[in-house]
Amino acid sequence: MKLEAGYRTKIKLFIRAYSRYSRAISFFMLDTLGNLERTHTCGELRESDVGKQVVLMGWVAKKRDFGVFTFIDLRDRGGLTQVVVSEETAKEAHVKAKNLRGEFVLAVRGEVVSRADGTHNSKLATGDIEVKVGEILVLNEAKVPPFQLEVAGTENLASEDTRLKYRYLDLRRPRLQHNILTRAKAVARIREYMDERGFIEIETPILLKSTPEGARDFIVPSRIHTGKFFALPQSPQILKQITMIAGFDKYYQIARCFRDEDLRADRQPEFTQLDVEMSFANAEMVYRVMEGVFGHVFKLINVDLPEQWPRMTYAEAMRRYGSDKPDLRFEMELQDLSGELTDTDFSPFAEVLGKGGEIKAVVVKGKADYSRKVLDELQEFVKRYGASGLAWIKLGDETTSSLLKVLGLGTIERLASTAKAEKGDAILMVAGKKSVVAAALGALRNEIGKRENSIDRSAYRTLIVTEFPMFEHDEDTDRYTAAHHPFTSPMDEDLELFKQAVENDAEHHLLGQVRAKAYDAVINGYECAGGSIRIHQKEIQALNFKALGMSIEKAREQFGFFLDALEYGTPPHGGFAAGIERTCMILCGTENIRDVMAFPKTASAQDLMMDSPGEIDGAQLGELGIKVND
RNA sequence: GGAGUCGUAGUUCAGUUGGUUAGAACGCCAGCCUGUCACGUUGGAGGUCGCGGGUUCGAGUCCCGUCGGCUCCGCCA
Repeated sequence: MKLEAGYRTKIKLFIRAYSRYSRAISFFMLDTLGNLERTHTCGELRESDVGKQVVLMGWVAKKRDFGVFTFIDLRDRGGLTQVVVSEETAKEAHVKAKNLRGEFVLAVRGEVVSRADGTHNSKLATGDIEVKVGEILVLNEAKVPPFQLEVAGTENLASEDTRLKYRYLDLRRPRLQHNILTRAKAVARIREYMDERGFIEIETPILLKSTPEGARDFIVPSRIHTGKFFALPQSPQILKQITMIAGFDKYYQIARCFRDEDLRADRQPEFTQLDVEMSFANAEMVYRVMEGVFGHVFKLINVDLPEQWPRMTYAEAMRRYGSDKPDLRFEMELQDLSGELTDTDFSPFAEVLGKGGEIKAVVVKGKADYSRKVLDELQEFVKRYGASGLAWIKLGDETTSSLLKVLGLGTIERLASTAKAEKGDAILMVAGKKSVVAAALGALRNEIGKRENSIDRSAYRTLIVTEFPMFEHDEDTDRYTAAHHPFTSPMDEDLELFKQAVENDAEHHLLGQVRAKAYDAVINGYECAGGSIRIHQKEIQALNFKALGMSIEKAREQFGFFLDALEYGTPPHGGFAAGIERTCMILCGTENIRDVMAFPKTASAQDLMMDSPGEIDGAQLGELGIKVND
């Protein structure tokens, strides 16, 4: 037994050594490119090119060996072309072809020939022709890839961590090539549009100063100023406003932004924004630029967005859809049942209404046959958003409901009618605090839209959401924080209310009612852009800092330079920032931000290819005066 | 910080109530093959069942912990 095992090991070692040897041999057999130039990409040859002598270069996508001749699917970013190598007509090339493997890099020289009847491939853009090869140059070989690039469909793709580790291989897949290309084109169109309309591209620093509000900063230590730190921009907000004070009038930038927060399917720690600011602009003027630039970009995928997008106030969006970024590709609006239940003696509902909460519902068309299992799943779903439960009514052959015993059939039927439900429908109800009801039902609406396939995948529904609240109430600290950012202007109509709330402590809670000149651009349920008209007068800015509980001294410490700048003739101004990745996700029809970034990070904010973040040298730390705790 | 889910061959997955030597497909290696394009065909190699502990006569399977991927909540002015 032992002897045999030892023998096997020896054989294995021999084979390993031999294969290394033969690899070394084959290295010396590689061809050189020399002065050879390619004449076409692998995606462009057609019937009309038949007879041409061509040179293609690319990667071996697939090899099909038939003994006396061999087919190779050659791939580059242009597409795929079938090349044929015959032993009879190209002896040397044929020997080389037999030894090829996936992802070897080739140059092939040959003649474009029409395919014989019955051998055309309609799945391939180049499927009417093939290249009859006279010469093959093996420009480089490739190890066997750790996963298969060419698989039918996307179901059998290797797991994402494997693909992220070998991102350069994953990026060779036509799908990702297409996405990255689309992104490049989208950015090019953005520059084209902004440039034509007189916007000036201005770069702002990446090394900034940390500010306490907002997202967590990424921090960069300063070597020259030991113990001091730069922060990477969460967005170039203040700097773009300063370009307005500096008189540039119309600014834009394709700006990289950094936020040290947890990731999501549509959120990465670094991402790119189209950042825009305009002087002497009102909100409508900003909307027109948003509509225009998105319209221009969506022509890339042959979609005509409306010239003027529908407008909806934040309050209306929350009331009707439970979301400030409603997906308008399907209906299913929230129905308010609070009115029907004001006099209910069912204590959970009475209690909710007594505390100023509400009871709302969504109607799921034709789903009176929802099973107990599905309803349980949906209940678990809404609980994630803080809902205490999910009540249901099913208008089947008979009307059933989780509330039948406590409310009685009469009330149930009245609720169904108020909710505008019809026979065959299911009604799903959530009771609770307004914010919880909106969050739970808003999310449930999207979930059911997906589940029931009621989203029109070919539709692109746009919306501008206006009149966002100026402040958000933080329940833990009982403080008001800026809903957008601390330079956002209140609405003119709410200015008096704002002053009153700031100046009288007793009326501080009125801050919750102040609306801002803040807005979002929404496409298909994604917040693609957001912005505001800014405060340009120092008195209002001072009021705002006070509202946020920030002393003048503190504000000066944080934003002194900006407050100074505001005092030197600041024009009224406003703007927006659009998420490049989210926009490209919609353009590319993907729900994952990693599909539109060349080198994304994992959900735990790591780069699996370069294995970042990494540790640094003790000496490097010493130079920066930094000590890392264990 | 919390929840869900997944982790078995290079890859995608199957693996029954805990029970003999852990399977399939693709890929890989070696042949054969004159029209394939998911080529076909013959043969072959390939496994730390993520990792660590525990229960048990016996663990891929059960329990605890841990690491990693993905998704969600919190977070993201």
